[in-house]
Amino acid sequence: MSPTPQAEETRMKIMQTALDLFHRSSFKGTSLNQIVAAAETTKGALFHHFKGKNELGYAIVDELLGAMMDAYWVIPLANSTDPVTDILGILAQMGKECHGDPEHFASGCPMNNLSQEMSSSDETFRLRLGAIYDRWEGAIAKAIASGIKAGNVRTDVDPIAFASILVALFEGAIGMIKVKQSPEHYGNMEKGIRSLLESIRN
Amino acid sequence: MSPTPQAEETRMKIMQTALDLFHRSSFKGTSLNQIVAAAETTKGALFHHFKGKNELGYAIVDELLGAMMDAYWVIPLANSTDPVTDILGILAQMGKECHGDPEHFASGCPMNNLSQEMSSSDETFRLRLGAIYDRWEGAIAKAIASGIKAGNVRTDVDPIAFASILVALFEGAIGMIKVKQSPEHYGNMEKGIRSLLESIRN
DNA sequence: GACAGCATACCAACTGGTCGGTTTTGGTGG
DNA sequence: CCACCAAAACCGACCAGTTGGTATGCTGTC
Repeated sequence: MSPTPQAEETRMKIMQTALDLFHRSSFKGTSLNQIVAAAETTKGALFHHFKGKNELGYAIVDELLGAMMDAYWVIPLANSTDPVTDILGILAQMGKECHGDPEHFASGCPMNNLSQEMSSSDETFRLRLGAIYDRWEGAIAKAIASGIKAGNVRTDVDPIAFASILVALFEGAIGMIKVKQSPEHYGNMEKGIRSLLESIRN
Repeated sequence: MSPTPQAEETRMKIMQTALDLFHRSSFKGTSLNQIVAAAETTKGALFHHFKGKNELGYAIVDELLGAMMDAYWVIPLANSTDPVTDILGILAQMGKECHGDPEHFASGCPMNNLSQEMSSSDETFRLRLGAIYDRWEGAIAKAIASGIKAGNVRTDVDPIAFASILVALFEGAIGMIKVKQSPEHYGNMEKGIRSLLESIRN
C-alpha cells in the first residue's frame, strides 16, 4: 500500500523540478520532455506517478505551493497580535532569502504566475489556487483582527478588505518587478508596502 | 506605396481578434490557426502582414495596448491638478464599461496577462510592455505632482513611489478578481483602492 | 511470480512557419 | 475611358518539429 521511499523521492523530484520550470517559464511553455530531462527521469516515471500534465500541476499546487503558503504565512501569523511588525518580518525574511538568487524574484511569484496563466482556462486550477489565496488572506485578516483586539492596530481598519488589498498589492508588486527588473523599482515597491502597513498601526 | 484601406482593415482585424484571444486564453495558448479562423482570414494573410507570431504580438503591444493606455490614462490625466478625483473617475468609467461584459474583467487585464506570461521568456515583450507601464506610472506621477502643487494632494506623498504602488495594486487586484471571480471580492478591491486614493487628499 | 517502479519506443494531433500560386488594386500610357 | 501590368494582398496545401499521451518491456523486491 504505502509507497517506497525511493518512489516518493522520484515523485517529489518530478514535482519540484516541474515547479521550478513552471516558475522560470510557464505551465504551457514547459513541455513534459523538458521536465523529465531536468528531473533526470523518464516519461514512464512521470506517468506512473501522475495521470497527466494537468494532474501534475494540481499536485504541485496542493502539496508544494500549499505547504509554502502555510510555512511562510499561515503558521507565522497564527498567533500574531502585532500583524504590522510580523508581516514586515516575513517580508524581510523573504527578501533576505531571495538576495542569494535574484533571478528568483525576476521570475515573479510562482503561485501568481500559475494563477494568472491557468485560472481562466482551467477551472480546477482556479479553484485550488483560489483556496490557497483564501488561506493567505484569512491568515492576514485573522492577525489584523487580533491586532485590533490587542490595541496594536487602528480600530477603523476592515481586516478582510485590508487583507485582500494587501495580497493584491504583494502579487501586483512582484509582477511589476518582473516586468521592470530594476532595483530602483523594487525600492519603490518596498517603500509603498511598508508605508501602507505602518499606516494601520495604532 | 501606402497600404490599401482594405489591407489595413485586415491587418487590424487580425491584431484585434488576436488580442481578444490572447486576453481570454493566453499568448502561448492561442495558435495561429485559431487566430486566422476567428479573424475569418488565412495564414497567408497573417504572414503577409507580420513576420511571425511574436512580431504579431509586438505590433499588438505597440499599436493596440499602447493606444488604449494613452486613451484611458495618459490623455485624461495630462492636465489634471486633482488626481484623486480624476483617477477615481477613470476607474468608475472602466467599471461602467465592463458591466456590459463581465467576462472581460474575469479574464484579467490584457496587458498584465501578456506581461506576466511573456516578460520572463522574451526580452522584447518585456521591454515594450515595460515602456507602456512607464508611461502609465509617469502619467499618474505627473498628475500627483501637479496635485501637490495645486494644494489638492498632501505634500508628504512621493509621486513616483505612489504611482508605482498604485499601478501594482491595480494589476494585482484585477489578477485576484480573475482568480476569485466573486463579486464580494471585487467590492473589497474597489473599497481598498478608493480608500488608498482618498488617503492622499489634502 | 506478481507487482510497483521505471525505461524505451512510439503515436496521432497539432504547432509555427513556408511556398507556389491566384486574386485584387492603383497607377500609367494611349 | 480603358487596356495593361507590376506589385501588393491573399490563399491554402504542405512541411519538419514538437506536443501530451500510450503501449510495452525490463528489473528489482516481497
